[in-house]
Amino acid sequence: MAVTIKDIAQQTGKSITTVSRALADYDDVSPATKELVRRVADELGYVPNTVARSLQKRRTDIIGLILPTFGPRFSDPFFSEFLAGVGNRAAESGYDLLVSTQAPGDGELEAYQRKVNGRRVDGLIVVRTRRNDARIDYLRETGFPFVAFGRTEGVLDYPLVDEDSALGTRMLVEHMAALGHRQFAYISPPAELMLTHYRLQGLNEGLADADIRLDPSRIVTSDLTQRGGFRAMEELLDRPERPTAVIGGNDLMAIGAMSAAQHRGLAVGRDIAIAGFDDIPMAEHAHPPLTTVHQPIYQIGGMVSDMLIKLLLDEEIERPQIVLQPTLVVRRSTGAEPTPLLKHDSP
Amino acid sequence: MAVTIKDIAQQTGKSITTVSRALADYDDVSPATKELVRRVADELGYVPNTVARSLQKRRTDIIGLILPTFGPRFSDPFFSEFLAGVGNRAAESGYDLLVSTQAPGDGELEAYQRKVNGRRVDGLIVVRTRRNDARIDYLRETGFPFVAFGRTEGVLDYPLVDEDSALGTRMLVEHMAALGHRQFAYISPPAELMLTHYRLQGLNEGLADADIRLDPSRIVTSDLTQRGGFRAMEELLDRPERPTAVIGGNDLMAIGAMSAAQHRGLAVGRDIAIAGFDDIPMAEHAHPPLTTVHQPIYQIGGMVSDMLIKLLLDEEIERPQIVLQPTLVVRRSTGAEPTPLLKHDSP
DNA sequence: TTGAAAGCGCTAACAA
DNA sequence: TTGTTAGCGCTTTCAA
Repeated sequence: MAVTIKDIAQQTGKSITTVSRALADYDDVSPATKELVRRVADELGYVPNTVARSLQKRRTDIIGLILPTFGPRFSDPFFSEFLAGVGNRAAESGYDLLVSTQAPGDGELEAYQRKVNGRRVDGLIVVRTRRNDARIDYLRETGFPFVAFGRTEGVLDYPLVDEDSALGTRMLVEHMAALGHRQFAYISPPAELMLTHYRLQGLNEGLADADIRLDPSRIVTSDLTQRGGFRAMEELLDRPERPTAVIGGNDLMAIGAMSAAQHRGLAVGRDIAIAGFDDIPMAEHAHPPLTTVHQPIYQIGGMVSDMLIKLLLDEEIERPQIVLQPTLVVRRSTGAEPTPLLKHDSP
Repeated sequence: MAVTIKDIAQQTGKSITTVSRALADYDDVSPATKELVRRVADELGYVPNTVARSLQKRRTDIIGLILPTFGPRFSDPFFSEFLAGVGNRAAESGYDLLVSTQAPGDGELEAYQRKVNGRRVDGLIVVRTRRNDARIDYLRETGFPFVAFGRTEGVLDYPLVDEDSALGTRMLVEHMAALGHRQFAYISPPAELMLTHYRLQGLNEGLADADIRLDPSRIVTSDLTQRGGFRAMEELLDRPERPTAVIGGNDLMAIGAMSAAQHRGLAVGRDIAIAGFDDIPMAEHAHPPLTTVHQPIYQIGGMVSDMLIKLLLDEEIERPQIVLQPTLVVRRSTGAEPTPLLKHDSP
């Protein structure tokens, strides 16, 4: 069916070894032979079998990314942006991207093992790091190349990119406190995530700086989805004492929270201030536009991809642990004067 | 390094053949041997090398998708949704998804050849079909398994899913005409795309039904991006006679058009009506929410994925050519009473 | 019920 | 400069 190196060998009367080396442009093949081989290869429409090559070279030129989905969360806009950054950067270096999904919990580690031991990919990108992350422990133990988006607890001796969530959340609190708010509430991501830890830390620091006390019951945990944010907000609004400033642990939850508030007839930005985190594309187009903390998601994907490829090529990584400074983006949802429209990094 | 079938053979004292068959649960291996082999495999943490298996089986269990990107358009929300549908459905059947990007034009066909002849994937999904689509011609010639999202001109003898763009656009025109609009404008996608053809056809049919004449200069072609929509709208508004009803060939362009109108101080939904096509998640959250034609993007991805997998497994495909009926979603951007909030198919 | 042997398409040590 | 040989890890005839 498909043309193999063997066909070229027969056509040219050379051995398959010579053909292989001619195509790979080795020095020890005569120019005449190279010419001949290349011409015939072209004529026959030869394309190397990547699987055979991979088996021999122990290299697939594929990088893998396993999305820790709960249900069909593949389409989380955050990950879309991230994937875009990873994929485009990988493509530039001739790498393909293998994407799969696997819910955390049982079977997750096996999924990683299959990728690693199955040699399906050359390296992995780990996202949504957890405080104690078995995936990272496993990869570190086996020495398999990987780069993480996010820190973990313990020793950070592996390559990673992260943003300074604590700082970002602190900025949000500062911003809202400066607008006169004292009654805060926080919709927190799941506790096991490392980003939850940092965002909570930033929240507490910010509140302490502004000398504000936050009742622990005003911290509601949800699941990073719009729907989750909606429910969490309903819960907060059901209570006798309403908060005036609500921070969502990410934009999706904040947008859900806005809906819930609007359902109760509250005008977001006037009756209540709501802010998010991430600055997904939807944040700018939300109704009202959402005050949030901007992360250059697309760029982060590119950086992670870049580091992993460097790792695979045994190139030096200048800064193996990068923590980025976020920026505050003020929009209508907190009722303040919006940040002048900046050209951010959207691709 | 990694545990191979050979290690298990040595440990158990069996031959590699027997081990292979025991693991594959062949009938002609004694229960005792199977037990032994499986136990040892478990103990050693054996994971089959997928590359070696692929080489032998001529099957990778990977389906491929090449995004026809112009620049870093990977993060197009439309494709995010679509990818999500494809990826999740594939994962359910044990397939991984290989995503890469390749701009149309030179090198595009080579990219397909590399995937096909390189046997990197078992099948391909083709998106953004063009009127004369060399990718589809190529795949059809070679007999390589593929499913397309979108029709092409000529014989439709290959498996595909598409939505009825003509009908969708006709519904938009009807809707806006019913609101009293006579001065239409259309921001069209690039001419080579098949969807452009159908949407234009629907536009003309709709206008004819309403007895409205559209000056050809009122049809501006753009590139499916928000920015492109913005520019196209500026161009339309620069002219002495302004349209009162503008249809964007997709939501992103429509959202860009809304910005442009708002920059000129127009209140979208009151001073001018604007509608889009696709119903990406952002449409609902746009400001004002965008009237559009709903396509179940996520589901379509799933259907395409499903058909391809059936093809790979030699299973019957009941309906190899599916054209879906779209629905109109009325929101504020056309100034009418919004469609009551329906639960759509968002994942 | 088991094992020996061949081979998937390619690369790489070694010899000629 | 070229060819012979072995082997990557696995599956699958075929024979025992």
